[in-house]
Amino acid sequence: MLPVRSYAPLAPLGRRRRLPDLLCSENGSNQHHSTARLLPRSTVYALRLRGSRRRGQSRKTPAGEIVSLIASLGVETVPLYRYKIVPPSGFGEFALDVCCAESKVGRLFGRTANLFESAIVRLSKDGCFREALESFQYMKSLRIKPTKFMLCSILNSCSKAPDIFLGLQIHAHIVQSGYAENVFIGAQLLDLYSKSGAMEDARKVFDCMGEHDHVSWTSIMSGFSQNGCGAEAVLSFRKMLNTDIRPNCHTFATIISACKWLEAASQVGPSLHALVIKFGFKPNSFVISSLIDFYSKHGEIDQALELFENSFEKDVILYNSIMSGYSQNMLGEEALKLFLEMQEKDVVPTVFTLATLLNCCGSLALLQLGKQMHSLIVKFGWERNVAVGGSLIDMYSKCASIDDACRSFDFASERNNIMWTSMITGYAQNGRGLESLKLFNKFLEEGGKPDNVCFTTVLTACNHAGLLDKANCYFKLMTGKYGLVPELDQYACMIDLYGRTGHLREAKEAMENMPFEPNAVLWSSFLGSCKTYCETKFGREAAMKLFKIEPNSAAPYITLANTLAEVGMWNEVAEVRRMMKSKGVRKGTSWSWIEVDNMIHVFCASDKSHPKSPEIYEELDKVNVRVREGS
DNA sequence: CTAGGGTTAG
Repeated sequence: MLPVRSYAPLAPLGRRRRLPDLLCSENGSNQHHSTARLLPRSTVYALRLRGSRRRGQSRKTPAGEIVSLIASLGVETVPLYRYKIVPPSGFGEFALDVCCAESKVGRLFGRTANLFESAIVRLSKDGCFREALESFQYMKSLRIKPTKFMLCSILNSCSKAPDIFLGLQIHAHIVQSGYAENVFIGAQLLDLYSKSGAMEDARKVFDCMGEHDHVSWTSIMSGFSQNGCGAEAVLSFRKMLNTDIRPNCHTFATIISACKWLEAASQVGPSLHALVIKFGFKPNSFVISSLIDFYSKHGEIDQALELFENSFEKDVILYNSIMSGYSQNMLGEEALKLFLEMQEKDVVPTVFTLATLLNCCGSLALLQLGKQMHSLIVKFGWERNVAVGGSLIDMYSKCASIDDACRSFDFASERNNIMWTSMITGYAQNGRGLESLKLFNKFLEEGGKPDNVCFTTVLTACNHAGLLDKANCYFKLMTGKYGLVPELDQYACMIDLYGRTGHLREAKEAMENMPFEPNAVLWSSFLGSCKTYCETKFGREAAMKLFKIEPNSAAPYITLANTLAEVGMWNEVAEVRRMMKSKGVRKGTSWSWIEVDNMIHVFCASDKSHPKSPEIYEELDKVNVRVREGS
């Protein structure tokens, strides 16, 4: 069975160039037209074959059509005579057809493999990974031995399709045919394993490679980075610096983006930035963009902006990263302004641009603008893209337009983890906890593999609906069947839920037994639950922790005082008040307002530059005016 | 005689 049945539309063939005699010079006698000699006889034969069987009525080989076809292939067909056709983009299927035709004629020489190679390389370069893999399988069924270039390209398709099983088979084949030490193939294998999360195997491949070049170093670092192993990535980078191999732009882009996983990121990032400058090469937009990304993730949006402003050529990658930086730092409006600037400067947006903009629309709850972006996406023909689909769902559910989110979800032809998670989150955020859980179960039924973020959402949904038993089940499912290591977020969710449902002892135990140090948010939520259930003993402990973690916050004092007041322990309440006063903790660290003589005075207590705030405090102490927490 | 790695969404 031929893997490709129908032709991609072969038009436009452009203006038909008349080259009739080219095809006739099979003996190579026509010296005037060099192209003619470059066409292999078998290929011409294949083309003829193709022409003749195309339509029943036109038996007489539409030579003109074939000629224009060849002509439309352009200059790149020149090396055809060496069987080195890398046809122009979009001609993968056509090239494959030539191969199939040739193999049908019975010319199963070694060079047929070369023809297949070019077809497969083209298909994989054009992003037709599945087609490339099918062609490879077909070629194998003809018992044609793959070339090493083809293996390289097919491994690339394996990691992008993705088809890990075929990848494993090919790896076996590679070991058999002794290509295992080839650096190109090694880099692809590394990529395959690290993209499928098998870092141990990737590491083995790396260790087994005969020699390493800068690409294999970069690949292993990128693998570590993609799998969240920032420390290993940095370690590899240091090892690399000890060799003769010098890092280049790719290396820096990778290692800078690996920084986000590190505890000590805020120190490593700037020193890598310094190293980029020290190495003295002109950083390209990928390097700058990963730096922008780094700085904006650490809240240093000014640094990021400076990098952006100082860049000579602002391409779409730089725009994307600074816009995403703005969006992460709650500066959505700035991002939207930049989009206008982009359009003025004729910078063509990509799917990432639109995904980022949708994110801004979502966090600013700008439904109308979001819808405009949606129409733009339709116009560009990107509505089926998974990244855009995920952002659409997110935008609509943040704008409380859950039906639209649903529509986007249903419309998607392919759904990845993020789309499912977005939709599940969407339901949960819009108060539809049960539907959220229903969808999650459907996700599991369809064989989805939820990750930590997904489970956090599910547990949050359980939390809002007060479903402790369900949450327990899901938590077990997460650690058991799906083998995930719970993060602080998931523990926090469970502990919060235990607290809310009055299981304070379990909450306390969970906090003590989890492998993380409970943070202020966790203690505050626990303290809140203690207040609800009038649990003074635990409440006091929680408050004591909070006094240490957040010495300037008045909230724990007040909650503790309220808890004690609830059960009538007035002496203890007074003690808390005294403690608060002696430590100089003041109520209202955020915006507050007071009423004096029917006038409302608004001030920010923590804002020392505000001239009025100390005076207002003095005033407050004198007249004992009621203070209300502002927002 | 060709080939490989880098920015992004929950």
